[in-house]
Amino acid sequence: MGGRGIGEVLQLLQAEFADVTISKIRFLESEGLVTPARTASGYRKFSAADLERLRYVLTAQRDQYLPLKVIKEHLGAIDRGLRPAAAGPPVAPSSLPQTPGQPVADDFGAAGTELRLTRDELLRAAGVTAGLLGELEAHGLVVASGNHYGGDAIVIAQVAAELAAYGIEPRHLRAFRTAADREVGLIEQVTGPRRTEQTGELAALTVRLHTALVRSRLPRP
Amino acid sequence: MGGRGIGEVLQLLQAEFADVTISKIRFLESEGLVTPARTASGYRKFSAADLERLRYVLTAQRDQYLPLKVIKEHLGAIDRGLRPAAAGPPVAPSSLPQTPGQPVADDFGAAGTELRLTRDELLRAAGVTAGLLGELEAHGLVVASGNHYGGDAIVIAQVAAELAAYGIEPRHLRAFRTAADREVGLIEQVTGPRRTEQTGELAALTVRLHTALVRSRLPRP
DNA sequence: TACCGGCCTCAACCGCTGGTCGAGGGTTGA
DNA sequence: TCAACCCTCGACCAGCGGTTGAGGCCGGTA
Repeated sequence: MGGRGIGEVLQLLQAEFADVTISKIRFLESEGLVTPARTASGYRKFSAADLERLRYVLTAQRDQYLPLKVIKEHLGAIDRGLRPAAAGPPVAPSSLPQTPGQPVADDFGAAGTELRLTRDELLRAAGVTAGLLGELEAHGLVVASGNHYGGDAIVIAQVAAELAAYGIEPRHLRAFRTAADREVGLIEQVTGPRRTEQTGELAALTVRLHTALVRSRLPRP
Repeated sequence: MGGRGIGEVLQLLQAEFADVTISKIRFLESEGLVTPARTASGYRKFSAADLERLRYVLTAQRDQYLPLKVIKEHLGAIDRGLRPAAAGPPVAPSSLPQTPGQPVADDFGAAGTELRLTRDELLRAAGVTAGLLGELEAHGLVVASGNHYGGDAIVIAQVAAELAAYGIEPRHLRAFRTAADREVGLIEQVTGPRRTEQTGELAALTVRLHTALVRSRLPRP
């Protein structure tokens, strides 16, 4: 019951993961992905839970190509009880474009400094007419904060322009606005009105859900 | 309709992907991920399809952390009319619950053979309990057609499980279902009830709109 | 005509990730 | 006491995903 030595752990894992080595296990510890106990003399002792954790890490690396940083966040989330501990290995996400994949904070997070565009800059960047933008604002799809617009406004305007080519006009898009509002409302019920670590994670999840639902309801090919 | 220059493409993409640069786009070409046409004098000309491809690449990178090598394989699979398989290069060991194949596709367009899962397969693939699935069905989020489920059901179930960890339960998700239904309804008003070329294009657009709207309404970081 | 911004190629360079390797030394148990 | 095992620490490394800059060609315009 004292746990296993690192050599023994290596044996166990090598059956499943060909490229694991002792130095790699030590490296993973140094990166904070496992924290085995130590004997009085400093030897690592791995519990069954530590082994599970290692398996999780190696699986996520091999099958999903996740960077260690991200795997570490996932493990952290599990530790904080955000996910049933019984849950198996991480699962491959859908590979849709436009779909945020893993529940990781900075999917929807502040990757860089947020754009701040004037109205003219927005019009030029999105390549739309002032008329279209006016309509979008009238229906609450694009909102200026102060006298500037964020980067998402570009995407919204571009997409609206493309949809207009199909005969779908801004007024048909009001439902999207309310759906988005409700979605954000739900997220804020959990995280509170300030932005937290979880905000981005949750947004990624709900958007993924939305996408999958739309797909599933589309006429079958 | 001659396609866009690289500078214009940059503008379009930067709205969505903050860290794209000209040199990155050229790099992606050098790696064989896009192959824009060229003018007589050697200038790159990007078609709409090239743009879609770039979006796919950038999304996969940002949201799923996939290495370019893998993204390239996926694109290749799409080109050959297949759906990209999500699992990695070498061998899948027996320890993992085997996902029958991923519910993935390039965009909403490509017709391939749709997954057909039995209830048990779905439960194993998504790693959720029968109880959760039952709830999801009760609220209309997952629907069996006949006695099988589509690949999207896996994603829906997985996401629902993650949301449950935040205290968000299936009954809180009904609004997502109606929003998705409305969205599909709108699409079908344009394309008719049968699936056409446009169906996928429109779905990609509306989902993009939805995502941008949610992003824009989230509390600022 | 000259100019200037946009685009081209190619090669060199770079920072980060994810480790490996080896020296030098303690621990364990037969 | 010896072999096998384990420890730390610092140096090193390869590959990925680009960036940078030199040198030069387009193409609109004044």
